[in-house]
Formats: sequence, C-alpha cells, structure tokens
Amino acid sequence: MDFYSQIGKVALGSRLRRLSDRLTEDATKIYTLYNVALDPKWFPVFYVLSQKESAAITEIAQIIGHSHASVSQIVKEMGKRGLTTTEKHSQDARINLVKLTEAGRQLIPRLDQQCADVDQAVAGLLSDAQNDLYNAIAEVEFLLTSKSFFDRVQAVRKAREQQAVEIIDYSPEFHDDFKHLNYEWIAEHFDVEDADRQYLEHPDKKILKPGGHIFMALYNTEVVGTCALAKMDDTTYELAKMAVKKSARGKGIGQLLGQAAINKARELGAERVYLESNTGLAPAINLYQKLGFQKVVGKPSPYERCNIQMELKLV
Amino acid sequence: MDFYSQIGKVALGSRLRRLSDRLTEDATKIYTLYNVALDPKWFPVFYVLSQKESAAITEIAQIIGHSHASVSQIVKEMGKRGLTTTEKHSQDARINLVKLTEAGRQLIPRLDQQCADVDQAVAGLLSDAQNDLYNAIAEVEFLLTSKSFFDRVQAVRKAREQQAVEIIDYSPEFHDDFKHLNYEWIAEHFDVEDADRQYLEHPDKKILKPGGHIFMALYNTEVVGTCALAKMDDTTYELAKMAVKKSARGKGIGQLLGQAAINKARELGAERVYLESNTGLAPAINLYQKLGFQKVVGKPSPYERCNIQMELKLV
DNA sequence: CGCTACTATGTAACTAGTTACGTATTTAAT
DNA sequence: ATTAAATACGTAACTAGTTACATAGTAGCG
Repeated sequence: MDFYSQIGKVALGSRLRRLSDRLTEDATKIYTLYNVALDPKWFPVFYVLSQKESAAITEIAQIIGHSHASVSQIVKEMGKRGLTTTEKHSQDARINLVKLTEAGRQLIPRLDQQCADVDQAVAGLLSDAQNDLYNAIAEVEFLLTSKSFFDRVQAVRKAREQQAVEIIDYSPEFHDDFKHLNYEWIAEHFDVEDADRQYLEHPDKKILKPGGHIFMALYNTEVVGTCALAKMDDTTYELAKMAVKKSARGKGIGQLLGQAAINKARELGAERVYLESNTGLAPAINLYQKLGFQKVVGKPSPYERCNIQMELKLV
Repeated sequence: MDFYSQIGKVALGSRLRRLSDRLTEDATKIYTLYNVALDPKWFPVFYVLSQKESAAITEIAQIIGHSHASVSQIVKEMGKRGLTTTEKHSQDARINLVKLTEAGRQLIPRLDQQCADVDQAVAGLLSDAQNDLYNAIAEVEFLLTSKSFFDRVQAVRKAREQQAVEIIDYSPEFHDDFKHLNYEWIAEHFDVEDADRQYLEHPDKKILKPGGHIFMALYNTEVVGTCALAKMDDTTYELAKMAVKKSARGKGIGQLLGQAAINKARELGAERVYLESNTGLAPAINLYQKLGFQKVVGKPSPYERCNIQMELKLV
C-alpha cells in the first residue's frame, strides 16, 4: 500500500504536492513538444505580459500570487533571453515597467495553441474522473479562507481537551483549591483586595448560604478551575471568582465553567447574569462575549480593578 | 478575479501546489502548538521509524517516496538533535540502519495525538466541502498512472492536428507530389528499386487502371502524404506506397491515410488487405498494427527491402 | 581470483521558490 | 521644508527538495 494512503489524511498536503509535481514535471516536456523556448516557470509572468502590454514587477507579482522577488528574478532571466525589456515609469522612478519584446510577442500564438491543448487535456483528465478535482480544490481553498487549517486543528484539539474536563459542584473539600486558584489568578494581574479575602476565605457564608453556587473544573481528575455564581437578588446572579490554572488554559475550561454557571442561573429562575471585569483582560472579555454577555453601565463596583460591567439577559 | 481561475485549467499544477503550500505552512505552527520538537519535513521519516524499529536509508526513501539523498539529509539532521542513531548492518556493510533513540521514541505519543487531531481537522475540512477532494486526488493519480499527463497533451495535439488533415482522391495533378513523397521516403531508408520506379512513374497504368486507388493527405492545403491501394485480385487489395513528409509526421496522418484505404477496400468488397514492409521501420509496423493488420507468412515480395508481410481481414 | 555490474550511501550542486534586508523614491504629516 | 512612513525593487541567503556524481561494498561469472 502507498505510504500516503496508509498515514491517511494527515499527509493531504504532501499528497497535493506530489500530484502537483507530477503535473509540472511534464510541463518541461510539453514546452519542448511545442517548440516554445520558454521556461515553464516563466509562464505566469509571460501570460500576464501577453495580456497587459506592460506591467510593474509588484503588479505582476500580485496578479500571479508570487513574491515580487520571484518575479524580479524571472524577469531578469527572461530579459537575458531577449523576451522582455524594462524601462522606468515616467512618473514614478521606483517602478520598473516590464514589456514583452517583439521576439517575446512572437511566442504568443504558439503558446496560445499549447495552452488550448493543455487545457483540453486537463479537462479530459478531470472529466474521466468521477469526483470533480477542480471544484473540490476551489471549495477547499474557500473553506480555508474562512477558517485556516491551523485554526481548524486548534478547534479539534480544544474540543478533545474539553471532553477531558468535568464541571462539578463545590463541596467543602474544594475550599483550598477554590482559594488558591483565585489568589493565584488575582496576583497574576492585580493586588488582592479586602473584598476578595472575604469571599475566598468564607465561600460558604458569602456565596453559598445567600443562594449562590460554586463550580469546580476537573481535568483528568485534577482541579484546574473554578467559578462562582453569587445571588444578587431574586432575578439577578453575579458571575464571579472565575479562575483557571495557567497550565490548563486554552482548553476552553473557562467557557465550560461560564456555561455551567449560566445554566444554573437559568435553572434558578434568574432573568439576568451580571459580572464585573477589567478591559485589560482581553481573553476574559472575549470569553464573556462568546457566552453572550454585553457591556452595560451602572453600579459602582466594590473592586478597584473593575472597569467594565457586563450582563447577560436570560429572558 | 483570481489569476488561476482566469487562466483556467492550465494552471491546475500551480493551483495544487498553492493549496499544498497553504496547508504545509500551517504545519510548523501546529507542531509548535503541540510542543513536538520535530521539523515537519522529518515527519515521514519519523513515522516510518516509529512503525519499523529500524530501517535502511533507501528503504525509508522508497516507503515515503522521496529520494534517498533527501532521507540521508533528514536522518543527519535528526541525528544531530539526538532523535536517531545509525549503525552498520551486520551482514551488509553498505547498509546504514537508522533507529529512533529513546528521546525519539518519547515523542511518539505526543505526535500520535497531534496526528489524530490533524486527521480529524482534515476530515472536517473535507466533509464541509460538497466535492470529495481526497478521492478526487486518488482518482486523478490513478488516471495519470494509466496515461501520463504528457501523453494526454500529446493525444489532444494529435487529434487537433488530424482535424487540419484532409484525405482526398488522387488526380493527375498530384502525380509529382505522389512521386516525390515516395522517392523521398524510400531514399530515407533504402535504395530505390526498379519495381518502385514502375509504380511511381506510371500510377495510372499500374495502380488505377487495374482497379486500385490512391489517396493524398492535405495539411492546411499542402500535400503532405500519400498512400495507394492496389488491386491484387477480386477479394484482395494491397496497401502500398505510403509516404508522409518528414515535417508532417506525428500528426497521425499515416493513420488517416491507412484508414481511408481500408474503408475504400471494404467499400469495394475486398475480403482482406495485404501489405509488405520491413521490421526495421518500427513506427510503420506500429501503425499497421494499430490499423488491425497482423503478421502473415507467405508470398515472396518483388521488393528486396521487405521482410514482413501483414494482412487485415475484412470479413 | 579478478573483473564487471549493481547496490547503498553521502555529498555537492542545482531548482523554484521563499524571507530578510538594503536602497531609492514617493507620500503624508508635521 | 523636514521628517517619518510607505512603496517598489533588487540582491542575498535560506528551504525542501531534486539530480548528478563519487565511493565503498556485494554479487555473479568466467
């Protein structure tokens, strides 16, 4: 069995390249067949010049999707063979306008014929196949534009890691974890304030008793995050004390904690969930937005570090 | 509009490459994401070694479809990073057996995980598309194995050029062409024999009068080939005096002439067409075979140069 | 045994691009 | 008018491979 079919889809890139190589390998032979004294790699540049009369280096590069350096090199080679000439732009001395020479222009009809034949050969090849390679490529290119391959891999990874995460309810044996996770998190960015200590040292009295909840995130049985839902009034709960261990970030744990809290709030008949944060914490704000929170203005905060209030309406 | 969609199918190769580049570009980032200290280009070699315990350079090269030189270079680099060791084969001192070191082996699980995620990402990407890129590639690869792209282009070219060829009946104003084409052709390979002169100088008397036919091939109105069908008896005709101008060969003109003669023979009620040739003329023999002629043994030839007889049964 | 042909490998040089960098020129902002 | 930023370009150095070549070892054959 062929190596690339064995290792499967991982090698899609290499596989595409091999197919491409196979096609372009024949290109040289084809140019020889048609007696067109053109290096296959010149083709894109040549084609642009055959259409445009004259063009700047960068302009060509943009059209054919190569670097300007590559075009510069190709034009130099073509010039050496007498196919192109260059001259400075009359208004802008930076620009080097490239043109086909008469000798270059004379190649056009033969190349046209060759292209027509190649086009037909490709069309024949593709129509012999059941699956439409051409449109498949176009489609995949489009899909990659909307979401890069790297982003896709990252999403898969995150989804997989989220599966190893479990969100459970707080119980007293988690008090130490709850405290440390939060102290650590606060110390990372701010000073610990007095209000913090109140909540962290006495979650029972300050959060749970008044009707709130606390959630713990386990990653492979290790406690890696926490988040509290404190009751403000009968219809409003506050999302607070969210902290995820540094080593466990990027696995979407914050999102799972946040979602658990929101679900609980809804279950408790809340009409909205409120939170306070700091605009400097971009990932956090980003997470809140993903969860559906929107910026509101209003109530003063007991915390110095808070400069933004957000709210999620549940009804 | 994008350049590659503008120039259409001609750029299929480049387009594949661009897509491949786009995917492999992300590969480096992905390896970083997973903290696998592996150069993406090492992957195929690494993978083989993770499966095989130990392998020779050439063996690896064959499996992954690279040159041995490439593998040699990669193994050297991997060795420098402490991922591989090499040792001489105990029986064959030419062979350099490559193995993963313990450090190398330790990368396997992490790489496995990465591969699984990448695989899933690719699968997701492909399943988002309507057209099945993966199978399209496999199919096109298969099609290219049965007929290379170069051969396909050549076939298109030939078909196109055949369209510019017209086969017409002989008339006296073609006598000069008929003579010169044949003298030229014979002189190319053999000496002109007396029997040749008889036919070439007096086609009217020797070929047409006895019930034979002569065909002329025009390529863009220029006479470029000829072929005669001589009557041997009521049910047998001989295909002879086929000649195509050197500059016009490779366009399938011989085939068109031969087919015209065969069609005429059938029209005249012949039961078989016979011919004599020389086994040294590979392209000619090849053509006759394509037309359906098969080797027969029999009658002596009036020509010295003939060492093979062929026949096509029409009934 | 010695010769020839083949195999396995490493190294060097090449290819078709790329990125990085330096220079000249233009444009925009004080 | 000056100065900073941006643009256009060329050159050099790098990348991931390739082909070509040299070398050492093996195998077969007379």
